[in-house]
Amino acid sequence: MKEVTIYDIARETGVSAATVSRSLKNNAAISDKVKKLVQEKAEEMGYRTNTFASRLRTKKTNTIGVIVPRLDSHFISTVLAGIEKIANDNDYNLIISQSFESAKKEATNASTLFNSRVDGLIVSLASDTSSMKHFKKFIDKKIPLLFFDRGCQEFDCINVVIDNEKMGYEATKHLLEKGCRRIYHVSGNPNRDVYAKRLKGYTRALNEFGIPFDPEWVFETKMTIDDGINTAKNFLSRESLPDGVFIANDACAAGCISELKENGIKIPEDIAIVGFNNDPISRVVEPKLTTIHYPGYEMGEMVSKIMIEQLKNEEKESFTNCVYLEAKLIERQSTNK
Amino acid sequence: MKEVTIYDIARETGVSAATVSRSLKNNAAISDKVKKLVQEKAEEMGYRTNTFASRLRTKKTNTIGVIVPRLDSHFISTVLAGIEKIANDNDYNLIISQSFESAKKEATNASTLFNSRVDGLIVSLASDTSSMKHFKKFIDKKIPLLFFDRGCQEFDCINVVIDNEKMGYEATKHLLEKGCRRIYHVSGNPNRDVYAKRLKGYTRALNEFGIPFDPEWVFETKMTIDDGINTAKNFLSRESLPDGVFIANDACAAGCISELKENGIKIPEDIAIVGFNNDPISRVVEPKLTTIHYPGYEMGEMVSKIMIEQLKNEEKESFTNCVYLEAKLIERQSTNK
DNA sequence: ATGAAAGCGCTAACAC
DNA sequence: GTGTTAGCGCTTTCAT
Repeated sequence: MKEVTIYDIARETGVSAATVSRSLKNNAAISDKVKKLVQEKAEEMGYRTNTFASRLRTKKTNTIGVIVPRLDSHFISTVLAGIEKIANDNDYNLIISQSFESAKKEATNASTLFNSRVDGLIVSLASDTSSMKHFKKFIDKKIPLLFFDRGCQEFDCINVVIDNEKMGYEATKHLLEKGCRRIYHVSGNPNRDVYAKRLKGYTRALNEFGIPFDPEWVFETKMTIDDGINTAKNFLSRESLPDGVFIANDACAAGCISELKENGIKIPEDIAIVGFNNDPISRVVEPKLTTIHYPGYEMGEMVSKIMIEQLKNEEKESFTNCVYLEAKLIERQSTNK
Repeated sequence: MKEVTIYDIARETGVSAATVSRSLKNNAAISDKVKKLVQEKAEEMGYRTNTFASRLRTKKTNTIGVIVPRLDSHFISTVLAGIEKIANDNDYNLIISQSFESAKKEATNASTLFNSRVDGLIVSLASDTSSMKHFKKFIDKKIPLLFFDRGCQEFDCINVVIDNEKMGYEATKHLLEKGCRRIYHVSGNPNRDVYAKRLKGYTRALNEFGIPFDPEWVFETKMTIDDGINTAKNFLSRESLPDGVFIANDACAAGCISELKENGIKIPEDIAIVGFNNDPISRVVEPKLTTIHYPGYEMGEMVSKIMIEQLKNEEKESFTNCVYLEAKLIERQSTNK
């Protein structure tokens, strides 16, 4: 099982190893004749580049590390699809790892990726991450660090996000315009600015309509389908029900709707609901869910593009800190009253 | 931005590079005193292994390649979550790429991964892959090749799957037992044995109940939500409707249910429906979807475990060709009549 | 228990 | 346009 090396090709073709190397890289200095000869021979002999030798030499790994909270989320996998597409088109490999929403696992993953010498790192933060010190070494070594969705303002690095404050505001305003006045908000860990900002937008919209913020109306959950079900139960256990709910993700909203309906609540007549993400689930719940379209695939492509751009620029350019992608409200039956 | 090497540590500690290397690998031959000294110095100097030098030397990449049809599918991302978990626990990296359901892209990805010298390759086939020749080189080089879900019988390699024929049979039999007699089947490309086998199970169940197979009752689609909607429209355009439908994935089933309901069809009274996968979507459609629980995460873990086992065994053991995981029918309202 | 030395396969500076 | 040469940083055999 001996591997073919450039020396083997050199021997067979009668040129030097350097010429073989250049030919395989399509170096302009080599004559077409030799190039063709070498390339054909390489093909014939079943040669494949030893990327380790090459990387040892050039000190470029052509690898981008990715840390996401979890892989089994529609949103995340859509973003990853976009990242992978662009990375692949540019001959970059991805090493993908999941933090399982744990800051500790995130730190371990960051170390592992640091030690694998990824050329760059793309992160969406775990829900309970508070200290960013596990990313410090990337900054120190000037390894491009990029956040998407759940970002980080601590370092001078790019965040690719949507305007969560604005979308939280729009979601809530939409409910207000539909006549809702007692609007609950179901969200995730407020450590994550995505949730903090959606909450801020929610509060701003309420204030604009003269409704004071009531912390009793805000529910912090882990945003799963089951959390949606449990939150609905929580609603039902209270003295009075809301007439509208803004839920910061569609899966959770779907669970909530399902449980409310089982208890005889009519959606949207009794309670109107707005979700977030435009997950496929939002199109099949009954009634179909009004939601915020989150451009996941485009976000992935954008993240990947910016990363590769940074990787190509030897000198680190100064980028604006936040890149905003356009999100928009999609009105469906769950608020049609 | 110079990297610290073992030579730097050797210089600082006054031992040789070889001793440093051994110490960092916890080699038993080195005295605890020296080991401790070296390890502390390494930490202090911010040393990190140069995996490329190491891999160049040892010819092990500690990397497993993965090719999946797409990343943005609940099922796939669940399996990947399982694969990543086990791989990570065993210090293996993953290079994940998507074929976008195209045999051509799959072949390109396979080549890329081959050239990156992955230690092993895990694949779930694209829907239109027919020739397996792009995997031949892995076989030739005795690089462990493993398929999951959408497998391949062409080579002597392991497939981690569920018993699709059986589950297709059970799904259909469930409908028959509920009194359905005119049962349609919506499926994917029959080139993929998952779909071929579900169809086979469907046919067997029908036969058992004395119902002849009618090709008019079988619909080949790409299995998306929109395909579900279109297939429902197709049903409605025909002279008579089915009284039961077995749909080979939940997203497609959800789309189908949604469209049927919009046209006044009652589920399950008029048409009972069984899906496949136990996707979260199956719990929030109305009525909740009877489906086949597909153990995605466990499948991922199993795939990863077997791969790592093969990687550890120097001599290739003979494995049974197919590893079956237990799937089971989950009865919900969509067949409750 | 530790060190010396060779070499994994490639690239790039330099020479011609 | 092509060859020579010197490493990249690590592991490992052999020697002591």
